[in-house]
Amino acid sequence: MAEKSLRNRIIDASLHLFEIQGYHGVTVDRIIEETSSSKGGFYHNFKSKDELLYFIHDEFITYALTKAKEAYETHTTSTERICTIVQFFLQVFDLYKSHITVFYQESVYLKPEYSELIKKKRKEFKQILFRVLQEGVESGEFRTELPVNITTMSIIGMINWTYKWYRKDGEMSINEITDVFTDLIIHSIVHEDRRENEQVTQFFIKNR
Amino acid sequence: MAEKSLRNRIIDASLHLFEIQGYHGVTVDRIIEETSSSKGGFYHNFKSKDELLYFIHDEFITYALTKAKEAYETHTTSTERICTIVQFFLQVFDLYKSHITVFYQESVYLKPEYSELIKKKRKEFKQILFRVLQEGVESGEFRTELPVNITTMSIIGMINWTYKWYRKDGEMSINEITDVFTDLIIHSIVHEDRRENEQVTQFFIKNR
DNA sequence: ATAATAAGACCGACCAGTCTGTCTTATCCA
DNA sequence: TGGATAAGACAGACTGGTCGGTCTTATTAT
Repeated sequence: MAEKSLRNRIIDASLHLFEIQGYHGVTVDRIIEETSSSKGGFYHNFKSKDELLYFIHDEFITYALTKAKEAYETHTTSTERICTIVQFFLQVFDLYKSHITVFYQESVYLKPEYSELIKKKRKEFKQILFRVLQEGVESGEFRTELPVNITTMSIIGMINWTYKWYRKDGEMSINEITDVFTDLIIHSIVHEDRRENEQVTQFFIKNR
Repeated sequence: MAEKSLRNRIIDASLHLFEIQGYHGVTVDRIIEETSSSKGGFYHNFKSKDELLYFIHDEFITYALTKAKEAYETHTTSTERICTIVQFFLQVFDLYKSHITVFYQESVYLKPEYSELIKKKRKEFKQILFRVLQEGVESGEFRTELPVNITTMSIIGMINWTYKWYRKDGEMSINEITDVFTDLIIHSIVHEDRRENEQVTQFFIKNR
């Protein structure tokens, strides 16, 4: 097996350290120590510590955005789409928890140039979710009395907050969490008479 | 009107600055400049910058905890209790948004001694919410198929996340948000046949 | 008088980023 | 084939600035 490049080792170590101690709680020297490398090695691979932070942000949001688009395109009903996005996003916690934590905790420290780039992609992501809900309301799948913007944010909130408490080795598996969250969301937004539990459940089991 | 003490002016300014730029993005000199005071004044009122951060954390969590206990004690059904807590917590955003932002963004930078103290109160708070849901399930008000721990976190998540997007001068008022969130939560956890919409709505209007 | 604050010089630690140099690998030419 | 050269990847000492915190002196209000 090919050894990991220093660049990747730096990213992995930073992710881990930033997650626990925060961007400003971790010095470049600490990262170097962790990767058994040197200042030279670090600055050979990254223009600055800020650029490293940006890279981590971008890697995650780019991935999330791609997956959300994919989920939108490969499904037809709003219920399926929302379920797929929720499902995907929670599954990602097992792979990208550090990225996500850094993303939501440290983005204030992004330099303005970087910040702009990230903001754009974030907005795009939110738009997709918003659109799914909007279309669901219009098609009659979802309860019409719900203001779409607030509902969107409530869903984003409950999912995103997971990074604050989820532990890979905790008592709740990501699959359990996914099932419960999906159930809660379905109950809160889908019309009662449109809620075909069997079907939704089936949909999930076969997609896991 | 009595002038604000320097201590309070420092807290207000820090809150505002920390919220926008993060704890490490704000220097003590910047706080002094903002409050038209001095190093002497600052260190007369606070042992250190860390202590100031702790104070902000404590002020908020103490308030939240008190209110949650109060909500628990002054109501009898789980539905009323959960609604009151949700309602209260969202209303607090108008008053304590900066506290909340600092609380959720900067707690990693608390010194260990301080961190322990805060953690205790946070845990207590979570326990109250957990207990309300647990009792609601036991009494048959809430859907029994829901695992209480995950549901608790989903509610905490959708509420807490609000600090990321809510703007006092935005298009959605905190009252609208409260109504929608309550509606979503009621639909997601309360048994369909137990859901007396009229009653819940009434309960809200009279309490606002 | 005493406490609260202002003013601001100064210290020392810390830390991002630089600079010079070394070692390895790839390329090219005779 | 082998010697010369260039390029990339890293090592590590060093620098320059920043920032939290101290200290001293002066001022104001109760």
